[in-house]
Amino acid sequence: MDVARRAGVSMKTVSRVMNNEPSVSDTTREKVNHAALELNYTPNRAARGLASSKSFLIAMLYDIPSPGYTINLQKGATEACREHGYHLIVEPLDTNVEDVAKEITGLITRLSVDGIILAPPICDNAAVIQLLAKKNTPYIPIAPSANHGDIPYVVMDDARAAREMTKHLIDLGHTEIGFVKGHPRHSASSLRFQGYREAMRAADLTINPDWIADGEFTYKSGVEAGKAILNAKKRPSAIFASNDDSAAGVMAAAAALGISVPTDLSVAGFDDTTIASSVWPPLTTIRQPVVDMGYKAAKLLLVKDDVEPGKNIMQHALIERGSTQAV
Amino acid sequence: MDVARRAGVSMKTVSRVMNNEPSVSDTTREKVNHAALELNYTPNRAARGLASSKSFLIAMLYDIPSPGYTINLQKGATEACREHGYHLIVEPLDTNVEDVAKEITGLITRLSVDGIILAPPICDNAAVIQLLAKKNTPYIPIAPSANHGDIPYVVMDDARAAREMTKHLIDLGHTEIGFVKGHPRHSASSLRFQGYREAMRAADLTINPDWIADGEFTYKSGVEAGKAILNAKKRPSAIFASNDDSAAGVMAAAAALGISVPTDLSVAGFDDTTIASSVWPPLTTIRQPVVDMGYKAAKLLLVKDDVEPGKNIMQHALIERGSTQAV
DNA sequence: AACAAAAATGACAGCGCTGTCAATTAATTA
DNA sequence: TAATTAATTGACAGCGCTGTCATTTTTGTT
Repeated sequence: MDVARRAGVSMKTVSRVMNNEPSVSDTTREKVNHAALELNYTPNRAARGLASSKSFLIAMLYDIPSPGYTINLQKGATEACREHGYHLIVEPLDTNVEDVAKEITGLITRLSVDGIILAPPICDNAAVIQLLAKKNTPYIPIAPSANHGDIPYVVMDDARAAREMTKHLIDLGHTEIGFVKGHPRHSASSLRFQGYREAMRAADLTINPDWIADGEFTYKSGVEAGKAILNAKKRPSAIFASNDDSAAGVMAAAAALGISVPTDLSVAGFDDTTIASSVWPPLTTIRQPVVDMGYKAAKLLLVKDDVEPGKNIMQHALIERGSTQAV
Repeated sequence: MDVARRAGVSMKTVSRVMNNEPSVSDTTREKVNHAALELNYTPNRAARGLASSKSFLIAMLYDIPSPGYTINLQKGATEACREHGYHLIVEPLDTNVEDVAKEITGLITRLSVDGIILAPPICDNAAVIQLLAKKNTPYIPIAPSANHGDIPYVVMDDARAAREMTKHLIDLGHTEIGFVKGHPRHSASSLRFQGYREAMRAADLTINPDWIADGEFTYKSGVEAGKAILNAKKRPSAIFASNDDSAAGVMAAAAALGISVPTDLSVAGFDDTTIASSVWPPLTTIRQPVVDMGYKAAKLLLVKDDVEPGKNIMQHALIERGSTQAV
């Protein structure tokens, strides 16, 4: 053990310094750190793991639906891992397979990590929840709809974000604002619609039923909803869609009707997915705090002090781009 | 060691069976596997790693530009890892930071894995290549432009894919085909344009210069290119754009000009990114074999037999959707 | 049947660190 | 000043497996 010899202390003291244990004098701590730097010493993860029964790994389990979301979760989670000498393992799962429980059982059973982050929508999968309940590994679900008992979880406030976007349009001078709903079976849909209605009510603005259209979080449903709203007897000056794909569809419908965005119509989306900055003009939207959510989820696994059960709400951002303007 | 006792063999024989070593009789192998199954035995990764100086981990280093691409690389890589009892660690890097070499040096130096997959465009970053040249860890770059010496790499054939898409449009009866170029500083751009020209030449079709427009792989540049081409004296019956974003922009330009897709104009893209199936009608496009590339890269690291230097070409697919039709 | 070669199995040291407890040193209290 | 308590350091067994080499068993050849 070169570092111990170089610093003139025992191997155990080197271990204490490397693990930031308190019971080391400042003098000794400096000697060890200096020796470690000189020798480019990095503790051996396998040895640490074998001796301490820790893997120094956190796993992220995710399904495929939204690559941008998942990548940003990874970004936040790896950031937290780096602060603690941990690494993030990824495990893509396919819940569209017929025998999903069988596929997942082996994988989760063999998974030997110190914690698990469950991305949506995997976090609502009954088979996964059941397997994890039997496994002695702490996990953190992200934006779950399902009930996870006392387990802490990470989420954003959809209703509040929708309120803020609607208020933003109102502050731009819009009083006639349409809304494209989300997929009827996703919990975020009703929250976002609720936020829109609350903001309209708070501003004493009436909602024209001709300007509320059903949607399914898809571009195609956005095109249809946009056409329905823009072909009503009277047109709104702004449309707020429940996500970016359907907002892009509304923009396409407007273009097809010779309506200029944002000159004749302001369009706002939700999520800040890739399409929000791909289309032209780029979408004003709500950015989900995905990186923060990934970071927080990992932190909840890595820092065991002061962890309270229940929701950890991450702060979204309103991203103003070229698809909205004042009237 | 319960498994050894249960099977009536030594611990070393259990190890041989678990590692699929050849020098075990079939009878003994069965006894051990049976005992392992009964006891739900999983070898301890830390112990294996400490004793064998392997980590049973592969790292994927990636930058952020294309989430869908990265997620699909991960899917393929984790598939290969699972076949070999390995796990995939992810390490997002930010090469837009000023002192990128400094940020990366510590991370790569401390990275203790059995192999590294380098996603584009990180695989062309000089600082990263330099650091890895000094590190005794095998790595596989994916779709590199930079020269990596004798190191095997994984790639697709852009020119051939573009030839096939152009031929597909020709087989649909299109003889007047426009083309939107890619970003002038990306190596794929010239290859895709080359493929288009080769297919046109092979079919003895002339290329109208009014139907070749510059692009930058963006939706916005696609809108502009689409307008330029569709406002020419004579219109083509199909436009092939160098990627899906610019193809979506061409579609928006067509809609604004009252041109119906695919009835009046067929539009084809390249990449099969998320936007290809988000827009309406969904894009006919070339699907990059990204999952296969991730799988192959990991396999090249995990299976040491028969690895030849040089390129491993993965087979793309032509994905026919609603944006093209016969004339 | 005897011998040689190949295949299969087992013994054991040790990989690099941590948990546990003992020993030593320093600080506090009476 | 002596006794007690707290802080610091070190000794050491052992975590669960693999590499190396010795031993045993099986197979092939003469």
